[in-house]
Amino acid sequence: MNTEKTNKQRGRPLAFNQEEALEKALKVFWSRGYEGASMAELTEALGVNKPSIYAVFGNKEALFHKALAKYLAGPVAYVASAMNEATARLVAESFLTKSVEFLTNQNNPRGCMVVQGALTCGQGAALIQQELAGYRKGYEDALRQRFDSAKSQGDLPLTVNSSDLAKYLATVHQGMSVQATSGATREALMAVVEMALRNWPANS
Amino acid sequence: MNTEKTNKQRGRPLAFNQEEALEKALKVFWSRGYEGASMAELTEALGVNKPSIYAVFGNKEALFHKALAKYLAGPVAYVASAMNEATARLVAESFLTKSVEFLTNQNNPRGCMVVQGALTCGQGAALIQQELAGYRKGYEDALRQRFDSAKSQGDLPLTVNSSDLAKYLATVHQGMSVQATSGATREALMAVVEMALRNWPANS
DNA sequence: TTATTATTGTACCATTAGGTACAATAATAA
DNA sequence: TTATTATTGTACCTAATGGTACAATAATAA
Repeated sequence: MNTEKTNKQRGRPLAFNQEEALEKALKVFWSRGYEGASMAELTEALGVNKPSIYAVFGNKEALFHKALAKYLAGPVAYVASAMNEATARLVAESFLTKSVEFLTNQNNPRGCMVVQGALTCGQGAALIQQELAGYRKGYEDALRQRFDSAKSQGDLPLTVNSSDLAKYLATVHQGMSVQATSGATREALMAVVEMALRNWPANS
Repeated sequence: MNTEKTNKQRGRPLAFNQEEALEKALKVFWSRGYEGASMAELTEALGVNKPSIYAVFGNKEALFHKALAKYLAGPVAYVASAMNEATARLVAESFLTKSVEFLTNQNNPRGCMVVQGALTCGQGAALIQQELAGYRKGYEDALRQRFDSAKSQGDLPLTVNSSDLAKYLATVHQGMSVQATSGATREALMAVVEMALRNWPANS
């Protein structure tokens, strides 16, 4: 395998673009889940034969991890950027609103890969299942921390439980992912967000 | 195959209890999903060899459907009973509260089988995926209808959009299922329910 | 040129998947 | 008893799974 990025390499050159191939693999894993995506379907989607995939990416699990990394660094960056909003309320609003836009983006598979990549699975995928659950916990924790600092900044009532609020928003996000996967429209989910945020804790 | 329920049958008697076997199969499908559950694991769990399973239940898909029917008729009956509460607000409260009790019941696999049975899957399970999505839509529709009649009874402001409210509650339910699957506690989810219902539309 | 390096496509491998043939067995009916 | 019926356990089947051996090929270095 060649990991250099220069275009003057020693042997026969790669006949495909790694990043494009990874993008295609991502969409297969995203829509089918880790176990639902077969190597046959992946090779078909990538337009690359199996030995080349294995030479470049390792194996199915490594391919999944590289696709997942691309997912987390790319489409899902909105989660991190939402944390930078000025107030806790704006953080929540940005998080949920951008979630809806993302979850119902027609150019992507429906739903969130971190939710549906391996919600249930056979024994063999237990580690991937745990890993994805860890990422879910990750953004919930990020929300909690953001709300903690919002409280110390007087931006959120001290009576509010940051963990509960973060879990509530993560729950709505994950529920909307399930909804999007089964075909809910952007408009319908925007109405859900509106309802979910209607009860924002008053600052008095 | 013998479908009679009398205990004076012609041939060799069944060596296992069908309902108990179905209960065990249900728990495997519930925790692993349709595709994640292998016939090997199912036979192991049931303590029954494959030819007997096939003779009595048909095939894997038929076994899943019979287990699903048992799930819908049994553990999940709380959904239907919630619709009978006196007011729309009580319906929502009962639906979400009983959901939490159910989703975190230590005697059951975590989460809701209708959510996680086949959220994503290979091509071969597409019909089961659609079927489960249909059941999700089913209880959302039931909530919507209940809210429609609540509006006509003056129990809910006419300005409320029943579809949006029903979808909001279904979304929270499905999100809590994901949370429960990844280990959220009953207490944490009860706090989520409390937040989710805090913004109930005022009747003025 | 020639040697070296690395990727390609074909054809294959072992394992597991869901599913079944069949003789043995255990019950009832005649 | 004997025949009939239906389930059992063993041992197997075919197809699909993830993964690979290997010769052919296409590039660079000497």
